[in-house]
Amino acid sequence: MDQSRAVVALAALAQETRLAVFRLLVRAGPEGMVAGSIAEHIGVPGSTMSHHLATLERADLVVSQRESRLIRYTVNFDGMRGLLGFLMADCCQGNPALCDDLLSVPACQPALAGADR
Amino acid sequence: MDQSRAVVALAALAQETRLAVFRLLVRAGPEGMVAGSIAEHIGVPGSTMSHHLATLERADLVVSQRESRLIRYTVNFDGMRGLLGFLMADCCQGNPALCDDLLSVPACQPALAGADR
DNA sequence: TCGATGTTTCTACAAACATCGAAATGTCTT
DNA sequence: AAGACATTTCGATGTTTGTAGAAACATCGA
Repeated sequence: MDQSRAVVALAALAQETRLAVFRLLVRAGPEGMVAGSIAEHIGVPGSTMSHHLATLERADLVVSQRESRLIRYTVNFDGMRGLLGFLMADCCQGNPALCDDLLSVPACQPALAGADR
Repeated sequence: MDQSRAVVALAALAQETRLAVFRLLVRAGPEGMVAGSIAEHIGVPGSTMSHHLATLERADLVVSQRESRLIRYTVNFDGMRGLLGFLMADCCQGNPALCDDLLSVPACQPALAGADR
């Protein structure tokens, strides 16, 4: 992961529709979802969704696999880990004691009850 | 953290100069850096840097504090944690067993030896 | 091979954004 | 109060991006 790849990945996520798609696929897990189903779920035309999915794939945040007529998209957790690691590299001058628990992200936990926070 | 706040934060990071600034501040840790020093370090005019720092601050990714003539910027780790948590909420249908170690981000670790990866 | 279904490419345009010089604002020293 | 220093706001310009309809492409079932 280098700086410009990270910018591509962040830009891919920095858009309402694509962020919604990404989070939908995060929730879907390894099974992923097919393109048409994603478009329907989010509520945008197929051409628009195709464009967004291509952007996410170019950013290495999702991967696609053809299943006869359908194309199934799943989150690329490796790509995601690369991005997060890049963002936090050498945190606090490489001294974890200064900030390690600040990043105890509740990965894979249900969202907190109530609001989306 | 809601969807549109997350988009604002991701958009703030999805830009070469701002991403470089953010990572610089991540490395700087709690001490942060003053605006002029950041601009000099990155190599952009003060007016441009001011614009970018304001964007990062609006996104809750950094905080600023005036010190007489200088303005010191530091990473807002709380804001960052909120963003990462939002991205990964309900990962794999809330079943950590499916993906938990996929997100074992080496937070606060030195970047891997060699290239920026 | 034909028609149906699912997805992508093409195209065009409006809206949002990055950049940086100049001027304005805030703060310190004397 | 004046001048120096640090930073922000303003203004103008060129570039990038999101959107979605129409057409093209790929795959399947009959």
